[in-house]
Amino acid sequence: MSQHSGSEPAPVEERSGPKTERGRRTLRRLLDAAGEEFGTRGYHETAISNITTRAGVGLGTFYVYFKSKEEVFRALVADMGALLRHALTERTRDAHDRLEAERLGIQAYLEFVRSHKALYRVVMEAQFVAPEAYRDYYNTFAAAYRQQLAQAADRGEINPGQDDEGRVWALMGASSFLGIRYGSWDDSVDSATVAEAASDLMINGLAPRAKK
Amino acid sequence: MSQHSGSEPAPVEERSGPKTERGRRTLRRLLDAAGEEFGTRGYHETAISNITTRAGVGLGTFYVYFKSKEEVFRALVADMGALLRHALTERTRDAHDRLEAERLGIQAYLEFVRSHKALYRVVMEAQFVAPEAYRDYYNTFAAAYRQQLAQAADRGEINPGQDDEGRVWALMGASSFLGIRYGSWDDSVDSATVAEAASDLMINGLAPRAKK
DNA sequence: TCGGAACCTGAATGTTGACTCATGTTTCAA
DNA sequence: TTGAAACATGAGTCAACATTCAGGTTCCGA
Repeated sequence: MSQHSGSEPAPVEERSGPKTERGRRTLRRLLDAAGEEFGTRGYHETAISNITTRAGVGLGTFYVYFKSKEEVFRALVADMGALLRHALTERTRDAHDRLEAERLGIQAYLEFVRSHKALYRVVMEAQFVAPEAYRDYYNTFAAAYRQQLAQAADRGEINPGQDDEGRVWALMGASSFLGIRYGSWDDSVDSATVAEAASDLMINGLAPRAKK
Repeated sequence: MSQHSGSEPAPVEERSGPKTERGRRTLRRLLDAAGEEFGTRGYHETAISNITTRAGVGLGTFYVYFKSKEEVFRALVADMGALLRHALTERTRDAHDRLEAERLGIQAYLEFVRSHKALYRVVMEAQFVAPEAYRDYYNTFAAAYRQQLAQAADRGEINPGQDDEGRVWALMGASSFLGIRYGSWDDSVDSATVAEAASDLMINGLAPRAKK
């Protein structure tokens, strides 16, 4: 887990955002509040009024900034993707090779989930609320990850494998579930320890060690 | 991916099921219809009337068999868990060792998802609709899986590892995501091929092969 | 042939909550 | 100073269900 992508395509952003400072502040408040509410109560349990109340603005204000409930949700998913990719790139930047990057990536991912519990839940719920956003999220991720693997294979840091797409999805799945288990459900276990054990599996596999 | 569990605890089943044949048939129809509707439209998009219409019964009939919308949903999740565990046990029964069982398990899992698309979606949505049911589902799964790994390690078929809980979640995650990618989204790729590539990763890891 | 258990039904009820809109208030350039 | 663009507001509208209920219908043992 860890890669980088180029510039975001900026998907039909708000028809030219807020014009004034006040507007930008309100927008940010709404986004933050929405992330928090969606993340803790879930999409369907969250009422627009929950969001506006938390943001400290009137109900109607919401519709000044968003066309619909789903629109904020999608915006949050996209935000989250960019944020996560950025965090992972940072944290794996100074790995000496891909194997080390994998370990660092898993750890960084776990810590990211722990420190963004709410937003992370939003991404997962996107699978049902905004499937296209969800697919974009993972496809973008997968594409970058695939490239990392290909380059690492060229450098001889990992074995070439038969199917990078498959490997990438398996790896993303592993991290994702570790994120659920050790990030969302139980964050009492040391992240470095989990990452160490998990990356050992990812790197060396289940097979018995050759006798030395 | 693959394991077995003992007897299901039968969670507070319908207060003594239907008494007559007619009743049992209606119940089954409702369950099937609910699985299909929840699986294709999703929990929130599904109205009870969708279910009863598909089942070919009156709206009120639903409440003869279930206390609420959520109750059917939970019943479906539990059903699915038992069904999947059973399928995996069957399909990995004649593996010669755990490594082979892993490959067979991944393949069986993929095929299971492909042939139960709707129900599979229900399980995933349970994460948000009925979190306890979802946790039960995976914890039950993980417990059995962990045991398989421990036994295999004793037999020397896999390396002992540092943390079986972590390994199990990583493995479940890998299969789960492969299920999404190659089961739900795109089932044109041969399942044996995917399983082959994925199990190679799970078994041998990313590290470069030792020179021969 | 009868009575009651089991099962079936769909109109009516009540709630919830997304979204609209008519009416302010604030900001700022001219 | 002023007017219009930008921003803010919350009461009211409206459609969508989940669930209830009062009253059938079917089945079966005695």
